[in-house]
Amino acid sequence: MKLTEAKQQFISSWGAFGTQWGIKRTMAQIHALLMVSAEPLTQDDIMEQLNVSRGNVNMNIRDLISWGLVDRVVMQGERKEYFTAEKDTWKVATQIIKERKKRELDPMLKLLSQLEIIEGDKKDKDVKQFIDTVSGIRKFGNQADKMLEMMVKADESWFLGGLLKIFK
Amino acid sequence: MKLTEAKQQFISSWGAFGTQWGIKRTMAQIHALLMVSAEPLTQDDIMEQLNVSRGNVNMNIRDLISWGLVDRVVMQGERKEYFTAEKDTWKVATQIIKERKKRELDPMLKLLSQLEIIEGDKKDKDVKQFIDTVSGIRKFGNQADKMLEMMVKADESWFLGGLLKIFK
DNA sequence: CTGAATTTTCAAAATAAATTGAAAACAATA
DNA sequence: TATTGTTTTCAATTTATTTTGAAAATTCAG
Repeated sequence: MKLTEAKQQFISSWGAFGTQWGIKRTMAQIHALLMVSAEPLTQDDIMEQLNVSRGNVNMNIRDLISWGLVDRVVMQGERKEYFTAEKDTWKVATQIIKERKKRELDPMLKLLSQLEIIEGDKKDKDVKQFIDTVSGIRKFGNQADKMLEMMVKADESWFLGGLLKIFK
Repeated sequence: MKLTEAKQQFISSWGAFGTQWGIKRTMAQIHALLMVSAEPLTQDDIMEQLNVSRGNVNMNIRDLISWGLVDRVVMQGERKEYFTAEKDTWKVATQIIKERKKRELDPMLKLLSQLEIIEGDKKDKDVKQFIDTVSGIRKFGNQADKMLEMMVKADESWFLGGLLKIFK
């Protein structure tokens, strides 16, 4: 397979993969493009390579920056802004975990702990089922939260090498 | 807070949470409703409680069954079908992991390993960056795959109790 | 300050995704 | 087998999301 074709397929698949996880297709594609690009790109480069509008690129780039996955790069003597993506997969993954945890998991756990405090007879089977379900999810979520917290603080070699020992 | 209100809020939040992860709002809401319901429900019960159409309920119930999260229940002497959800959070979580792994992660890893085999000078910086990125993601993905594989085989007490020791 | 290059914004348009509802298929009963 | 209750299907519709593109704002050089 030729590089151009492989790039194309990678970008397109990464976009499709992203949508399955609630990430906008174009955002995922821009991210993919920057990850496989050796040099930083301008908005125009991205527009051209992905065939999307200027506004679209601009907004999604800003999102990617807010996710901590893309950085602005100043090229000496150049007027235009350049953009580059973090290439280290471990850093990318932990960054995504960190952000989704902050934006989604933490608020959800906060809500669940509030929902557990409900009026009514704890002997009533509907009340009991509600509390059991919600507290079960909350406990699991809290444990997952702790695990992810430690994961983002750990380093890659732990993940690649040490993890297997856990399961013996 | 009253049970009815809490249920309402749980279902609505679970639906919103789901959409952020690429799950249809109604599917997530049906799942939420069944998880907090002590008794199995019929399609009509669900239609009424969530204010959605028969077709919608039917399709999403089938999806939930295919995800292994909901079961048909035969109520003796009843003509209608009843549905119930797995209530054990650990089982729910591992089931979702198992399915998403099978449907999304595994095919992605398969694709990535194919994309690594590209023609061209490995000294070329674009070729090198492409291979490095793709193989970095693939290696990480494979490790995550292994970890999840073991997780779904482990049991809940391991997760709740034993996991912390890992990080010492 | 002026003007050209560049970035940002956002209402409108296009696209994609989810939902409806009625007809068809199916299942159980008599 | 005919009737009735129930489930399933899917084309049409509605709703939600994403994208566009042109105008406004910003930035920089002279």
